[in-house]
This record gives sequence, structure tokens and C-alpha cells, in this order.
Amino acid sequence: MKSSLKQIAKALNLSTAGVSKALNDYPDISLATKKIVKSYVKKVGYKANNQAAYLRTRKTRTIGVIFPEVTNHFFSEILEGIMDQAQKNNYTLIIGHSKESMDEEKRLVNQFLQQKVDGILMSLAQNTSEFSHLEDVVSNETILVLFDKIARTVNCSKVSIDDKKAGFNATEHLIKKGCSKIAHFRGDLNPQNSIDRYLGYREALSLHNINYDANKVLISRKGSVKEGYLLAKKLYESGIKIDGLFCVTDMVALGAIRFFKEQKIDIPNEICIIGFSKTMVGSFVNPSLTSIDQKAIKMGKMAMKLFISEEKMLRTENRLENQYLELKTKLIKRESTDKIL
Amino acid sequence: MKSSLKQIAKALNLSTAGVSKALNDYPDISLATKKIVKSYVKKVGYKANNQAAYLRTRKTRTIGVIFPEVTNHFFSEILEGIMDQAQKNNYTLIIGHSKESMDEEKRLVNQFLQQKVDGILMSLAQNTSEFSHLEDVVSNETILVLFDKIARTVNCSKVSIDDKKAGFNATEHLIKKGCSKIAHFRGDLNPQNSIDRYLGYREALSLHNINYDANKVLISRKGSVKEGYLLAKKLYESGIKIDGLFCVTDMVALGAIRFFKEQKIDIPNEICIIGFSKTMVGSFVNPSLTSIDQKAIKMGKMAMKLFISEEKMLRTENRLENQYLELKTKLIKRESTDKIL
DNA sequence: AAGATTAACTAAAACGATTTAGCTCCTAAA
DNA sequence: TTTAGGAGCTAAATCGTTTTAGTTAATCTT
Repeated sequence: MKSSLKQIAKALNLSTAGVSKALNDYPDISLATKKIVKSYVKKVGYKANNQAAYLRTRKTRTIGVIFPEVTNHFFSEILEGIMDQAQKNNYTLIIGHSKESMDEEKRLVNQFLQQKVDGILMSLAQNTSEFSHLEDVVSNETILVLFDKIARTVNCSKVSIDDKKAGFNATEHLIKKGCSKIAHFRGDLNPQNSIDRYLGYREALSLHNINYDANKVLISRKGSVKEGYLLAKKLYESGIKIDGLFCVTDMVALGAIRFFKEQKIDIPNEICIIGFSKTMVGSFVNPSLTSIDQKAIKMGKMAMKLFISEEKMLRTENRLENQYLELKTKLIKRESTDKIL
Repeated sequence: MKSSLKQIAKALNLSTAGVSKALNDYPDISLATKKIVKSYVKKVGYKANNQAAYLRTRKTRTIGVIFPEVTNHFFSEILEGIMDQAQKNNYTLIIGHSKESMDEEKRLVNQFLQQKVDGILMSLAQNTSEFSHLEDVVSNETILVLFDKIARTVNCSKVSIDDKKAGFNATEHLIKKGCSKIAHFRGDLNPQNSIDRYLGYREALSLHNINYDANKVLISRKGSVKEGYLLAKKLYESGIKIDGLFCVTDMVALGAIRFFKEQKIDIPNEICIIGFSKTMVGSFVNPSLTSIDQKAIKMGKMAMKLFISEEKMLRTENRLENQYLELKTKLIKRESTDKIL
């Protein structure tokens, strides 16, 4: 039933070495023998034992992927990008979600290192504030690629979007639509994305000579629809008047839209709203939601490509490049900012 | 830099066996020794080598998961359910997507078997019409659990919803809303879900003495928004009048809604529409979409639980149970069927 | 005090592949 | 007829664990 090279070798009157070489197309095995071995192997349904092979090759052709969460269209698309590339390049993907917890993230990293993955691709949890586990990856000679939620200070490859620029563009779009009292529902304080989008927001205001008002900046910790709703409510009830709103995620924007619609506030004519991520639901909501396309599939693809290029670099030149890729974003204009000027 | 039991043993003046036993809490190692070993191991940052361990234990504590696609909220939620249970039970997940191709599905199964996963959890591709690769899993002594898109004839554990009942309930809901000319945009001909939902549709019609009209049943192969739009258009242009529509997925329903809205047809008052899956976008679209909640997270959780129970059964009694779980669905009433009676 | 028991270890084989070094033939050149 | 060279294999070590079957020394029993 279970088959090994040894058994195949015995059946074919060969050595295990011969069988192994035949299957791996070594040049010192005759074509005739290779054919015999391969057809026999197919016939008996032999399945190679990757675990055993690893012991000598030191390669699992396995990559660990860690997401903060997985029921999120943005991360699903990144996963699709990664998976496509992985399957094309004959890599196996191991996956886990940190549920936005640094401890779980650390546990996963450790687990993956014990699985002897060739590399780890990850997006950091919100509250990841300490990076010893990332250093651990590198010091275990495992290639590390951070995507989306990255840590600038860690020495590894990274892919992200230019969040500051994107935040700038989003805000500037509102300004060009004539908004001057622009609120920002930003993300949590730690994550780099959240910081950068906020900085982009401030930069746009500053460039267009609009005074920054800290009261117009509220923090959404989880980036959920519910939070968006509650923040909108809080802002509204505080009496602060706005005519534009830039939200850190589409979900937050959807929550805000829901609240403003309940209050019979006209979007976009009274308040223009822009989200972030270009989720599918944004195109179906009424009014449809202007957003920033983060090119999620491409980000996944690029993360995997970075890994592959680093792996090659390590194999051929025994060094890493630690590249940092910044992907361009795109403003997707829809009804929620389509104000009549 | 890289550490093994052997090196640790040498450093601590123990045998590798002793170190291994200490780490695995064997009773024949003193508490004092265990403490020394564990603290040393932590100090030098030793990472166990799961691959090597497998060679003796024959357990990878790794499970392969195969989805038809992954950028789909339904599957993301199943994944979340699976992942949660996996992480809680200290299993590692390997993941792949078949992209609705049987060949890719077969390739993945084979790859996972070579990785020596303890089990495979999978949802079949649309065009999977032949199951030799599934038999292969079983004959390699690997536990197989099918979820969502299952094959009735394969001898393994399964979780799905009762699609026929769900299709029945969806259709009956329309009937109770006064609809009598009910169309059905069904899924492709092969998948069991698609067949069962269709059968449920017919059963509801029959029970309520409504004549079945084959012209009102159109096939959506991919279940996409675009297809929904085109099918609605086709039906509309064919001149067939309807007052109710049951769609195989929310996406198809969204496409249909989009078309009917363009035609200024009042939903729900002229046509009631019901989808399937309770995707998030359904709650944001206007009118919000009545749907069937498939309990995706629970399905994932149950798939993993089935695996765990089968694994235990195999370990303790050396046999499998091959259970078949059918989860209850729930009708989520929203605006698209909220007709004034 | 001698034998039995127990606590706490170790030795060594085994898992299934890969790979280096070496061994046979056989052929062709000298 | 040697012999050098190459083609096509094999032997055996090795990777890092686990686990069975001891082994040793200390303790207990009578």
C-alpha cells in the first residue's frame, strides 16, 4: 500500500539511489531506466515523501502566509495573488490568521519556523509593536516578506502601497470637490498604513491652506462598519459641521454613510465621503462609494515575486536584497463624491 | 546558529533521547532535568524540526484545504471557521485554490498527499465529474472531509447545507409573498448544490400547485454579477413575465437587481428577488437583498471538527465513521422581498 | 545485607529520501 | 592488447527526530 523508493528499487532491481536519480532526472541515469522507473511509479501511485526529502535538501518549497484576518475582501484578494504565484511556481502555502493579536502572530511565526518553511509572507497585526519574532525569522535563515501592514525598521523585503500619497490623493479629491471642512476617520495609532494615510490627509490640507482641526480626526480601532456608524454619530452629535469625510477603510465609510442616510443628510451634496480599498460592496451601496484601489491581487503577486527573487539571490549569491516595493494606488470616483459643483 | 537535539544534548551533557523526552514531557525524565532542558532550549531559541519528527511519528499535524476560489466571502468565512479550529487544536493549514478546474484540483490533492497531510478538507470544483483523486486520498490513509460542494458517492465525511430544503424555503417565501410566476437562475448542471436548490424550487412550486415552466429556469455557469445581469436581460427581452426570482447566489441576484433597476422595474413590488449566501454586499445594496444564510463559519468549523473526530476514531479504534452533517440554513428577510401584501 | 524495585537516564535503530564517492563494464584510442 | 575515459549504475552516509529496549545507580523490602 504505502510505497517508498526502497520498495520501488527492489521491485525494479535497482538501488534506491538509482530510483531517486531517475525521478529527479539526473544525467547519469539512462533514458531507458528513467522511463521504466517513471511508468512504474505512476502505475503503483507512488507519492513522494516531501518531509523525508527535506532532511537532505533543506528545502520544503513551502511558504507561510499570515494575515491579520481573512474574512476581508482585501486580504482574500492578496491571498489569491499569492496563491496564484505559489501554485505556478510549485510552492505549497501554509496559512494562518493572527486575528489582530501579536501573541497569536508570534505563535504562528514560531509554528511556521518549526515547519521549516522556506519563507514567510505576512501582514502585521494592529497591535504588533515589537518585532523580535520577525528578527527570529531572519535569523533562522528564512526569507521574510512583509506586505500591506509592514514595519519600516525590520530588515527584510516589503511591499505596500504608498499610503501617504493615497491619503493625500483622497483628501485632495475632496478638496477639489469644494470641501473645506474635512473630517478623517483614521485607523489605530500603531499601524504604519494608518499613520501614513493620516499624514497624507494633513499634507493635502496644508497644501491647500486648510487649517488642521484635531477635533475632526476620530480613531477607528477595528475599521468596522459599526465603528464607522458610531464615529459618524459621535461627530454629528458633537455639533462639528463637516462637508467631507475621508475614511481609513470602506467598511468605516459604509457605516458612516448608513448613519448620515438615517439623518437624511444628502451624500454627496451635503457631505462627500471617500473610503479606502475599493471593496465590492462599495460599488453596490447607495450612493456608491468613492474609494482608493489598493490593487490587492497585485500586492499578493508582488509579495510572492519578491520572495522568489530573494530565494534565488540567496541560492546563487548567498545574500539578500531586501527590496521595498511601493505600489501605485488609484482613485475610483463614484457617487459618494459626485457633487454638483 | 541552527540547533538540533544533538547539539543541545551535548551542551547539557545529556543524550538526544533525554532531551527529546524532556521536551515531550515523558514521565521517565525528572522534573529538574526537564526544567534545565526547557529553559536552555528557550534561551538558544531552538526550533523543533517537524519534518524530521514526522519521519517517526507519521503525523504532520498538517491539514490541506482546497477551495474552488478564495475571493468570495462565503469561502473566506469557511476558511475562518476552519482556521480557528485548526489553530486551537494546534494544526497547521495548507491551502490551495482549484480555480474551478478539476485538473488543478487533482494537482493540489497530489501535492498535499506528498506533503503527507493528516487530512484534506475540500470543496469541489464546478467541473469535477470524476473522483479518482478523492479515492486516492482515502487509499493513502488520509482523512477526507468534503464541504459545501460535495460528492455524494465518495466514501468520506461530508458537511453541507440542506440545499434542497433551502431552495424550497426560498421559493416558498416568494410564494407566500404572493408570487406565482417565479423564475429561477440556477447554477451549473453538475454541482450537487445547484441541482438540489433547483429541486427544492420545483418541490415548492409543486406543493403550492404552481405549474413548472422550464422557460423560467436559466443557467448561470459562474454565478457572477455579470451573468445575473445578462440572464435578467435575456429573460426580460424574451417577453416572459415574472413576479418572483430565486437566484442561485447573491452575486447573480445583484446582477439581476441592477438590470431591473435600470429598467425602472420596482423591486420588490413588481418582482421579488431572493439570493443565496447572505453575503455582506446584500445588506448594503438598494433594495437590500433577501437571502439564505448558509452559516459559512459554522460549516468551516464543522468540517474541521469532523476531521478531528475522524482522526481520533482512526487512532483509537482504527476505523472511520464517515459522517454526513447537514447544517440548517436560515432565511434572511430583507427589502427585496418586502412587498406590501 | 541481599535481592527486588524503581527512578532516570542512554544506546541505537528507524523513518525515507538525497548525494558523494566509487565501482563496473564497455568502448575507443594508442 | 592495453588502458583511458565515459556511461550507468550502487554503497553508504546523512539529515533530526522518536522510541524501544536496555542500563545504571539508588532506594526499598524483608
